[in-house]
Amino acid sequence: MTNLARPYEWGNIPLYVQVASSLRRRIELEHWKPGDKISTIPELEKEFGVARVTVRRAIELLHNEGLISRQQGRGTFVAKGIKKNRWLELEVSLSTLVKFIEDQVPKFIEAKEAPAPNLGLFEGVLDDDYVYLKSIQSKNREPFGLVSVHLSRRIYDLAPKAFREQAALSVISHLDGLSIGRAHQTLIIGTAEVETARYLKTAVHSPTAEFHCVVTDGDDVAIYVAEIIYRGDCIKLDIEFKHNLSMPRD
Amino acid sequence: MTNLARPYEWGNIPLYVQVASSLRRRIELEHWKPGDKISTIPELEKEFGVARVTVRRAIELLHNEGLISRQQGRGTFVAKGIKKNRWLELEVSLSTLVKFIEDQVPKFIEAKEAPAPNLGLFEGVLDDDYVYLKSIQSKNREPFGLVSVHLSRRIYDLAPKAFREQAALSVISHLDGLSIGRAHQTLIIGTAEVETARYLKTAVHSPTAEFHCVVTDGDDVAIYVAEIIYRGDCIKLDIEFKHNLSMPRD
DNA sequence: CTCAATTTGTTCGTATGTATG
DNA sequence: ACATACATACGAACAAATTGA
Repeated sequence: MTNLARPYEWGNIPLYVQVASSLRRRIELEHWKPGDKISTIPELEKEFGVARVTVRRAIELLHNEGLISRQQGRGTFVAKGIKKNRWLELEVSLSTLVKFIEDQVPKFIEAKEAPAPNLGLFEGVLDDDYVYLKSIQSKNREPFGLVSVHLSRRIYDLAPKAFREQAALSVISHLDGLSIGRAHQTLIIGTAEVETARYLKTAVHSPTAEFHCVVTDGDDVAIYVAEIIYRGDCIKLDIEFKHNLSMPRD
Repeated sequence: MTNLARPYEWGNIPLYVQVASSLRRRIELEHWKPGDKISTIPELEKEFGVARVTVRRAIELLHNEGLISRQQGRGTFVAKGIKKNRWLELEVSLSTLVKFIEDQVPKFIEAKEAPAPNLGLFEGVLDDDYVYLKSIQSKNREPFGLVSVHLSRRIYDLAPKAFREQAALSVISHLDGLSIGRAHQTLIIGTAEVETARYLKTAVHSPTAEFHCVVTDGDDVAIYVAEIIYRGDCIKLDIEFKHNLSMPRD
């Protein structure tokens, strides 16, 4: 009657990694705050239903990450100098999104092969030809986003140099005489593949936020089709509702 | 010069699980469509830089999930009858959110201990006393959301029976003479802990979407404070931007 | 100061899983 | 399918540091 998956029964992820994740999470969510003493090893043994060695390996992982400190005879404590995750506040209006993006300096990387741009229903029609741009967004030298953009070649040719130096959305917003039809974005949650994980300097399998963003011109032709993969641990979405709670009946 | 992490270098997840994830993803994103022949084992060996047995174990995982079929001498193919993930379209306006929630039948579970409700900045002030309600949201008998609600006891006492049978937000919206101040929601991405994973019938460590939702009354007192954890693989957020792309300069 | 309880650190033996060639 | 090497997990026992009675 253990609480945890038997080894490799549930997604085949090592037990001590699972335990470490649970503990890491409690620290990140401040269930245990810096300086706090966390549960003792025997307590964790019982709680997770695993052997002592397994708990110790989990704790060792967190120790190597600098999240905790250990003292024989006293206990295990949350480290004090841990830097809080500063969230990227993603805005829900497009102009603030552009503003947010303008602060970032994209580092362009060479793209191997361009997959065909993928449009959903009601997201416009494809243009004749696209330029494929791939870049990494960073903050404090820490990469947090992997961007793959399909940019209509018509648009690209209007300012090829700018598009190779700045974020495409930002350039588009500054182009004169370009009419924007609609802008639509969807978010799904995924996990980092090997290549993605390498670019974002995160673990394979760690959660990600994947944005699919489409901007069309006045004729409903998709001029900007982007896939942006953000590290899950630096994304926070704020939604302020209008006060219309009182009349959902009609 | 392998493409993959050496065993346990990167997050300590078994190689064949990593390979399987990559392949699963290609199928989910329709890089390989149902009926398609996927890369041969020698090709995958080379691409990921792993041994033959490792590739075969990855493929075996997917086979057990019913995602692929194998034929000796022909190749490996994406299974035809795979059911697509039907997304929960989460709306960004509150009344449609309530409408969405009203379709769901919550199954209440008994809560062990109530953690103190957690308010962020600008999310109002705490009421004197709260009732703690915990429930599971399901669709087609598949659980997808784990809800923990702190409900102001003042509000709860207005319709205790309803609050024990229906979703709290829905009940609130139908209460007469209750003025709503603000409603605010934030979304972060996390991973499923042991208990959460059990309720949502998903793997420990699988990605989740965690909503923190606060509704205040006219006096800025928080009457509804909820933590909702959704399975990551059934959440999709749609954001339609207003056409205001042209003037982010000022 | 000593003793006992608590808590982390270390080690052994064994069984099974993972990965290579 | 086989041989090899290493990683994961269990249970149990013992050692060392800290704390408070």
